[in-house]
Amino acid sequence: MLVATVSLPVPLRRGFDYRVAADLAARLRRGCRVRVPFGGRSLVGIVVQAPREAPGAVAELRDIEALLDEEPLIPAELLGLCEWAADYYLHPLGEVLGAAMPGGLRRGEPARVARAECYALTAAGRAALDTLADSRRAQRSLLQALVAGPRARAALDASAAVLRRALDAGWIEPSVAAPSLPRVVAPTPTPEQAAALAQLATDDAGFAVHLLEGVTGSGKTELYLRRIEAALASGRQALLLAPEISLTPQLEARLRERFGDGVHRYHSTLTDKARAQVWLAARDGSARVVIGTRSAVWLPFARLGVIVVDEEHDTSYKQQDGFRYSARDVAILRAKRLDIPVLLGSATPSLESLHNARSGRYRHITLRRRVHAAPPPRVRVLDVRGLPLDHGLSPPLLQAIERHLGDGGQALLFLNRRGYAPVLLCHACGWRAPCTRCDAHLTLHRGRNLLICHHCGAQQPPPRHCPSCGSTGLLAVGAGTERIEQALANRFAQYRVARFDSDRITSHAALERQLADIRAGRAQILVGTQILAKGHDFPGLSLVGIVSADQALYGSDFRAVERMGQLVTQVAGRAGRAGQPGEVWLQTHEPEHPLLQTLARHGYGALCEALLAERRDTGLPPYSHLALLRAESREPTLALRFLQQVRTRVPAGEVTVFEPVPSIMERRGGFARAQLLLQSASRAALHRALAGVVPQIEAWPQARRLRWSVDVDPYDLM
DNA sequence: AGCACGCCGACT
DNA sequence: GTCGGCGTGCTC
Repeated sequence: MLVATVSLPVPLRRGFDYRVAADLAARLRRGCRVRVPFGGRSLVGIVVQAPREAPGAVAELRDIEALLDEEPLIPAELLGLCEWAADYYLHPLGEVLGAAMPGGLRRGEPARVARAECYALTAAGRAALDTLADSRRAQRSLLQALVAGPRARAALDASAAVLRRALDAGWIEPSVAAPSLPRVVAPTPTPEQAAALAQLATDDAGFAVHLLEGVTGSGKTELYLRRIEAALASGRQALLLAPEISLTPQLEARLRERFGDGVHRYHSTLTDKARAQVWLAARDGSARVVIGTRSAVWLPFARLGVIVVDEEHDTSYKQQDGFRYSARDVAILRAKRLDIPVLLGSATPSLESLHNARSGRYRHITLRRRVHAAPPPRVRVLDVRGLPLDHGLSPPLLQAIERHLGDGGQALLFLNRRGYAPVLLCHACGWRAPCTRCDAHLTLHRGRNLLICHHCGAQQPPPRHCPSCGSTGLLAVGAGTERIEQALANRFAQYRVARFDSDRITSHAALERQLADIRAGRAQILVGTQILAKGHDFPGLSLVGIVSADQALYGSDFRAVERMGQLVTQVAGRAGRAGQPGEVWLQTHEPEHPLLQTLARHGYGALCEALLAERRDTGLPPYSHLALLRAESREPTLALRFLQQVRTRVPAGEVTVFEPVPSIMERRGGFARAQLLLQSASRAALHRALAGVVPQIEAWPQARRLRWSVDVDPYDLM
């Protein structure tokens, strides 16, 4: 009898064997999708072991219902990568494969490549461009995009409805060929770029990791493009990973002007159908360049020739729930398996990457010069102890803002906290509005007039009286972006304030509108969160204020200072215009803190030196490897007790197994959470320990009474 | 994760 | 007398 092994989208770390009819056996290859009966339902799985003669008694097996692909949908290379990742992250292969496929294909829809649609401008369309009202922005930009010639549907940034309307109006028509020729000639590299290119080219053949460290504006993107160009020239494809492409349209625009319509984007806000088309285009080789977020690292490229990871330090590369992989790390491993180069780019590389560069595992290339030669900003630590704070802003900072605005500059205030105030406090009795499901306070949002929990999303209208003592003296304590925005709007009434946070920026269009206001000088003050640290250029910006640098300094997370250094440096990199150095002010209650001083006086590189020394002394990554076993349950103490039992089963050896502890915020979303930390200088030993204990836990009946998960190389220990 | 099977409370 | 609560057990 013939038997094939199938991987299924269930949280079980093993494959399932099915009986195969003789006539099906030859067509059933590794990587094909099949429909199989499983328990009481029917599931789509991937064949991981082709049919073979079963050795012993196999009476209990069920039959495969249907073969869904004549050609394996998952190419051998991708399947191998998924198997590696399932093993490395101790995650069920079926769920890893699920992460590697867009929804439709995962559910068993046929892998049909839609006819590559192209559109061309008609004479009527050309005429319409002159007469069309400005308000019809979507139509205008569609027609504008076609002026130079026909374009592929995928390259047009137009919704189905917009396209339909233009077709109906007779402005555009389906066309046969789309040009995929570069529209822009590559600029001549600066001497520094040329030197970097020479360095990159020396080991053009085969696997190598290059860490490209360069401040904002130093021309990293041009090096990415050259590297991609080289891959395309040898008939290969290129993958560019970026943290959030909806927030950084410039990068995609640069790719497109250089590589034309062979550029595709892949990210989670595309529809399943659109994702499937890009996925299949990567697979058949017609997508020459893909720019994508985290999940794009799993695309089934036919001939991948290079991977670029932009902003390699960015935390969004690490998936924070379910299958907790790092797209940067998977990219490096994939490149190694394919024997192709990887380029990691950042103005503020992670300590891991710097460490690897230093130890010789990565080649380190540094770009020091800004192409448009604005000198680096000057950073000052502002001691706010004892100063009267106006909604979190000190008089010296307010004066600096006034000065810069008066000189025609723009000011940016950075604060990593949304909302109006993080705490609503009763001045009479000390009651503070709590979240009922988390160990946290509710954040007051004035705009929506709601108290919102930033950890579980719970919301409620703010009370008028204190629920505890009835007093009406409720105070908003602390400052978020809404409050800073309002304080600045009141104080500088003659200027306009633009707020950038996820409450205000809910769409690409909203972001573009506000960015346009800033660039055109219609708004002069920017207030916002992380969003402002991500690659936007503000040519008129002369002052950056970090509202508080303190949180990271007494944070309990070992990466907090590294992250602050990256954030401050990234935000600071936005300052400086027309040859004038920008100014960066850091408000703090701990002005003497050595790490803060190091950052302010000597910059990010020096901060990393200090942090690396600290990590070495404490044996933290990158000088050791970590894994976290997390557990959560509704019953308050169950998770912790469970992990205590797990601990006794971790095989001893070169691995330190800490006492399980309640998570920093123990109660979240109604669950009590706990974690067990494993640490080892040896990656192999850590993996052996996990591989020893995880299957045991899975087979454990009591493990079914709570939620548990493994996090290899955890990003934070929360 | 589903989805079954399996024993105890308020309803047509 | 039944519908259904979700505990626990299994899925080739």
